[in-house]
Amino acid sequence: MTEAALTPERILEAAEDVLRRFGPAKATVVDIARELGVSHGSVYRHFPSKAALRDAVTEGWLASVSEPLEAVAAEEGPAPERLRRWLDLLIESKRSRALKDPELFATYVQLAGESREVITAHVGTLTGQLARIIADGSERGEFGVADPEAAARAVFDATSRFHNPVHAAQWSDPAIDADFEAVWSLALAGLTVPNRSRQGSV
Amino acid sequence: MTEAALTPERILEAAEDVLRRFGPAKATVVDIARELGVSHGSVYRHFPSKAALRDAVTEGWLASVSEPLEAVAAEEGPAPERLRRWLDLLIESKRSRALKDPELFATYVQLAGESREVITAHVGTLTGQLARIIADGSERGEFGVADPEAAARAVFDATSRFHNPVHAAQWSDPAIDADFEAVWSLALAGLTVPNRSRQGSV
DNA sequence: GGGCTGACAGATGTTGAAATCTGTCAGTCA
DNA sequence: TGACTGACAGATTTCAACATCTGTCAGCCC
Repeated sequence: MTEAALTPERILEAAEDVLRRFGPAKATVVDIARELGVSHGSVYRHFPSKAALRDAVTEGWLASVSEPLEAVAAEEGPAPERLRRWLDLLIESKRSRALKDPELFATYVQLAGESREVITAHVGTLTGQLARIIADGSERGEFGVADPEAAARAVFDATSRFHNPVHAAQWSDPAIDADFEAVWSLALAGLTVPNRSRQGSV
Repeated sequence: MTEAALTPERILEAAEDVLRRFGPAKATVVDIARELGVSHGSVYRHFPSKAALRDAVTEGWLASVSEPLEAVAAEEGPAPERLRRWLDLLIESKRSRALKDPELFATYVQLAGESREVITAHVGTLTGQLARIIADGSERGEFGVADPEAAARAVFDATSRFHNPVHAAQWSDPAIDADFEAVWSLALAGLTVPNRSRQGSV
């Protein structure tokens, strides 16, 4: 059917396609193989299991979230503004995906939910970016934070209602923006507090 | 079978019992009626629908969460300590229920998930308690918060990873306590910041 | 010879007929 | 007379036979 060599990349593309069309419950390895015009046994030469293939798809999706954020984390300029832009982009990115194609979003959320390790790595990437912004802000004297890693985790957790897909059903609540502003105010004030050693202390 | 009069209270007790034994998926109105030794039609004289009965059970469960917290909210003494005790009690209350009897916890979480209005009221109760603690702290000069309602909602949202049941699967993560301390530090610092008008501003 | 096939075993999912459930109400009986 | 029953219609759930899927591997071509 197709003459190009069978590669992990082509399999991944086909897998995304089949997942998009059939959803995570119905998408089978046989479907993916059919899409590629090969037997399903061939898929298993490139991925050891269906779970590994799904993990790879999930990683690709999460990378499409974290890569644009990396650009914001790497920017120059005042840390508070960068932090706000980073959070806005994260939240807007999740929200627009959830609204634009709820089924596809649900598909990816389900996939991610089944690959806890992949999520852990993704959260690590995101909090790493946050930590860099916050550490930068501390060096610039804009934030008064002793432990940027802990503060990054705190900001990430504190804002989870607005970016964690388990809360997606509430993102259409009309109060959601006001609620975010309240959390943002609280977090910004908490980071900004001048010359006092906190953060990371028990 | 039983000679006492059939009251909403007795039906509620029986419903809790049946839910505990069979779970939300298997518990039927017929089971509840059998437990009471009456026909299932009789149950419908006291509750208009199965959903209403489930809502009533859910309300009882949520009240058993919010009532002990009310006591803490009403205490005298420094607001930061009271706030911390309130959060500790909320989190410990949820966590111990989830650990002690995960099936029953899952039952109630599912019931609650199906009565969004009941949840909204419960969250309103809780943020109301928080707002009183925070307003009190502001009057005492311990907090510098212009809008206690917004700050209460912010604290509630910021800590949701530690008390919202949708995150229950992560409560056994060994880092969860450290993560809470980080959020607590951030929030406390955000509330404590002296003489500056924030909170509620965009 | 090495990427690929296709048949296979055991696990998982589908399907539709039968059973059960929800909510109603005319009628019972205390 | 009014709390309660029990039979009923339509909706939902169960269950077991059947179909499909995952993962493997001996063997086939290119």
